[in-house]
Amino acid sequence: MASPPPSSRQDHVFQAPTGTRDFYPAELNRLRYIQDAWRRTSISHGFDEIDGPTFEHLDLYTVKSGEGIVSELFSFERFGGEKKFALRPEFTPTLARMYASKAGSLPKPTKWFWMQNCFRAERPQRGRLREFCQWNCDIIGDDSAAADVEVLACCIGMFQALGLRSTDVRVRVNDRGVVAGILEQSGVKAERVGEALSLLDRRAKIDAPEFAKIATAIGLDVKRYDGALAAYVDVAPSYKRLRDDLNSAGIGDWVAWDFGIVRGLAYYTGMVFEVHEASSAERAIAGGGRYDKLIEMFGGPPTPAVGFGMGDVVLSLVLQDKGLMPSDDEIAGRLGLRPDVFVISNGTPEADAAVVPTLAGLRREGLHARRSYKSSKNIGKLLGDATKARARFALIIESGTAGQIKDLDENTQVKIELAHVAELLRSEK
RNA sequence: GUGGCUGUAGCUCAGUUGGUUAGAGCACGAGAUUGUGAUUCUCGGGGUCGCGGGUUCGAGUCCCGUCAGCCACCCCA
Repeated sequence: MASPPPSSRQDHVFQAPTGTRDFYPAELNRLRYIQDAWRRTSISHGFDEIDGPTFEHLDLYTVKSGEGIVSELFSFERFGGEKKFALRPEFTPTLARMYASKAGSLPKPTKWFWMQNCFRAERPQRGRLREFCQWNCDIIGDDSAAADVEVLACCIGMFQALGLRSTDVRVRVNDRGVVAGILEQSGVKAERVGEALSLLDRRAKIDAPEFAKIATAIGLDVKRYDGALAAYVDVAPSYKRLRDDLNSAGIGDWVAWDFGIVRGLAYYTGMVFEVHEASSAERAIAGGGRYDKLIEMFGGPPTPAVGFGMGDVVLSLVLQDKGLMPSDDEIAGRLGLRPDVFVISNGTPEADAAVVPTLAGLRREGLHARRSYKSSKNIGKLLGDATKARARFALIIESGTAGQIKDLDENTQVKIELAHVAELLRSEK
């Protein structure tokens, strides 16, 4: 049964749902600023943008993550329908599905990126919301270490584009295959390696006695494991190879090997990485790795893949922490949102009448033209409006045919025929 | 799912042991000052004090509940 409206009077205050955000112009521009860096970086690194549905069949998500995931999803069914759906909590299942269904005709490697919103039914807290924007970059069909490095290079290239330096964030890399090998040398049977990896992932969070207790139960000799790691770091071929490749890509000083990085997900098979603010000030900025079995899990041919995901929420916090989020004016400028011209009248009847046709003419020329909606004839106040609109020029109309064009950045002003304004402005763009 | 803190105008806040019609600054709008991004001045719109109960002659203020926000735990694809 549908419930009745709250009241016939308008006494109900509508609020945005928990964990969602309203983006007013300034906030949306800040998101666009980040998305702009994501998109530019992806494209310059050779990735093609893709997109899929905002919601999928529920079982697409339970295939990979199990039934336990359902409580973290926004799921629903159509009225009278039988199928269950869920808003996407991530993009990887959709990507795997999309790749699997056209695998035969796609090039190897296929390099795709994606940046849209995701939904997770979690309790919001710092750095985590119920709706957020995520950026994914994936290389599918290439099992080489070079592909791993290419993905890392794209991620790091984005940080550079936003003004972050190698001292601001730490990219910590590990290899699950290496760790699994050492675990087996340290007494863990092959079928319990997954459990052991999960334990290692939690190592920093639980206290030493509890860690030791679980380790013993799994058969892990912690002393041997730690010793083997220490010995391994200096000689590991995968480590050296990665180091060399990162150095030749010019990003060697961004990355550090860290055996503690395992990632909670079961499906990672090789290289894994996480990015944190250098002093661990926020939660993880990004994470990713190699997932060579996932495509076949979604019905495709056996296909190696490597990629990462990054959300806008933590990244924004880190940029703010570091003072790297530009001012609203600067962002508007970089996004190309500054009006080319702000049209005002000097208050005479002929000039007033010329405002609308002048605006229309400038817009027909493809220019970004704005006006004041104030009723004041005070030129100072109208110029104040032009400044607030961040306009590049102000056009003060003085008659039906002429006026003054003022460069608001340089504070210079010249007379001009209205017929020549568009030409001048185009030459200044 | 569990716990802590906080809710007064769009924003930042004031509001006396509970006592008239809830205030200020900023922002927004109108106007004055003979037409240049400033300053100053005048005026204005905007709140059922998050919401709902309770105590009281009387609640923004005290009590209970609830909702929301923030933060932490769980989890983190």
